[in-house]
Amino acid sequence: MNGFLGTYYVNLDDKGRANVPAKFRTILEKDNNLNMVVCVMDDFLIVFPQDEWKLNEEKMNDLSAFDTADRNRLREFYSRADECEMKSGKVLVPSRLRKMAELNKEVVLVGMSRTFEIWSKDRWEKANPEFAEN
Amino acid sequence: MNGFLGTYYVNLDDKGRANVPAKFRTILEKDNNLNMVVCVMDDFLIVFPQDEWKLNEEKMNDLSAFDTADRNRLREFYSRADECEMKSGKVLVPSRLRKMAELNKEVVLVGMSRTFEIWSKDRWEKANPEFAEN
DNA sequence: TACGATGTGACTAATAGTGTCGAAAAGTGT
DNA sequence: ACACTTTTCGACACTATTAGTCACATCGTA
Repeated sequence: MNGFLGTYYVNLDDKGRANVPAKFRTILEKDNNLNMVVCVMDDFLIVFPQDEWKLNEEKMNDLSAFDTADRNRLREFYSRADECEMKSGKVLVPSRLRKMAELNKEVVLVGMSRTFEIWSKDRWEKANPEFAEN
Repeated sequence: MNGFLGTYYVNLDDKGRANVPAKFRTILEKDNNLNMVVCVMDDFLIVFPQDEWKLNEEKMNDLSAFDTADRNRLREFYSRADECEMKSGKVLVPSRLRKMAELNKEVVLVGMSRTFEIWSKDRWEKANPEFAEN
């Protein structure tokens, strides 16, 4: 298994849920890794499957919760994150993150091996014109 | 379980209570950890669930009660703290702390993994413009 | 005791999130 | 090209959560 690969155009449903492409779903289900952490990054969202998120979190352990600078870095990390879960083959993108990444109906899922990203179609095609389906 | 994550805009009710978001509530209820210690830190409040507070308190034991500098740090910490409890899904923010952190009606709860913070909306958005909802 | 200020519980309407299903679209094998 | 399977899409009804309000309880003080 090669992790998350490829680019998928999907539509959010009326409640902001994205249908997870079958290949992504298989990867998540394989390890019973249905929980994810979604995090705003620049212009798009990064989705960490639970296990992968834990790895990142461990790297933060050196930071002190009582040092202002460290605390700011921790906050930057945690405040932009939120949990979500794949249910009935779909993930609900938390509404605040949806707004921050300016996701409307049309979004793009981009595989990044151990994580995947969620872009608004507009931003994706602006950044990657070669994908634009005329 | 990933601890407190994400950013929630909530309004204090007429008596200064904040509705605890369902995800935070679940974490607190899981360990029957409905008691908390709230502490003024810089510009905002930090909420320690009881268990987490105990851990921090142990760390403070290293400081000497007979060293003036240590004593000052301890005093700074304890004097700005107060207890509170989640009741009917809400926490009453102690009024003295509310004033110190300049909380009005609109506040922001920010997950920090093992603790969470309470900010006034104004200060939060001043410090983190990217969160400003247009 | 009576009063004001503060804290608590209960309720309701509005909003947000969830499960299910069938039709449409995409992909597969012959 | 055709029939068949899998996947995606969108809609709808249903459940959970949230915001806000009101009535009542408690506490300290005069």
